[in-house]
Amino acid sequence: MLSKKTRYAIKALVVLGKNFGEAPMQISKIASDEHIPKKFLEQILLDLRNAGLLYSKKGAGGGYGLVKDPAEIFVVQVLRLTGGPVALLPCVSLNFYQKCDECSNEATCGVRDVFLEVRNATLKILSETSIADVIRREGLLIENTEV
Amino acid sequence: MLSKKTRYAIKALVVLGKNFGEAPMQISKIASDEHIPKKFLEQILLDLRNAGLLYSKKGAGGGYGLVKDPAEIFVVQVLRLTGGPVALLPCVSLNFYQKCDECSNEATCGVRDVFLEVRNATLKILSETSIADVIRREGLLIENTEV
DNA sequence: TACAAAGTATATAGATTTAGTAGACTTTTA
DNA sequence: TAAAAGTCTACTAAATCTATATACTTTGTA
Repeated sequence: MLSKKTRYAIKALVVLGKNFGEAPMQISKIASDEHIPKKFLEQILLDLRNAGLLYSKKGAGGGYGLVKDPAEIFVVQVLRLTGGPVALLPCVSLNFYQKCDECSNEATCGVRDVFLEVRNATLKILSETSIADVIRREGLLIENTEV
Repeated sequence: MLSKKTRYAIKALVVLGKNFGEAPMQISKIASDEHIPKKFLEQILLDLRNAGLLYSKKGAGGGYGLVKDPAEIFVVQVLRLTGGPVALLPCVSLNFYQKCDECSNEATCGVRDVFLEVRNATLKILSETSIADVIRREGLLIENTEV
């Protein structure tokens, strides 16, 4: 399961993606629109800023905005920045690798092999899906709902 | 990430799968072979037994064994029995569904749509892979390692 | 029939992680 | 110069996970 942190981060980036090119958006606006605790969101946005995804502007009229086009930010990046490994086992994680302490031989572990396949499938989707894609899908879903 | 409980459960089923058709196997044997804390494993095997996957025999010469052929036990079942949802978001989980409390409209949520795709990909693999497959893969990996 | 082997059942402790809150500080604009 | 808005660090409360403890029941066999 994704952590709330990761979920909030994705949601915030989607909102900011829709706002791309406009004036920066305030934390409180994002927080209330998306029902995210404001103080928690502050920390998350700060992390995303420190990672270079967002710019920020202090003072009256300040706020946050995307540094890059939403089409160039991929969901997998957000997972990784907010600490969520993509893999279901530490021993198949690219960015959060850890040896399974109960496993005697990683190279011949059938369980690992299965979850390697799962990781690859997940990774493919999440590294091909950008924030812009998420926004686009939302549009398609709304169309389908209206019909 | 899968919990240790889930990982231990899969490992134990693989061991019992290799032993299928033979005399029941003792908890302590499985625990020491697979480096799993014995007392913890006891609880896990009990759960799997209560779920109908394992039979048990008390007393001297007792132990645990698979009720069904390892080809008929699928990895996804183990995840679910040991409390690990397959989905990365509660709102796309089939067996552990929960509404995302921050989400205003599930039907048109783009984030949900992406993670629905991820869940489907994961589910496909895990529901097509049996304990027998895990054992088979292990064999293939060993061959490749030896060459 | 008594004893040892082995599983059953429930409770609880300890550690870790997650989620959220608090508060004091800095920068910017009007 | 006051209000708006982000920055930074620390802390706490709750949940979950991992593991251990203890007492009990069943079964085989000497």
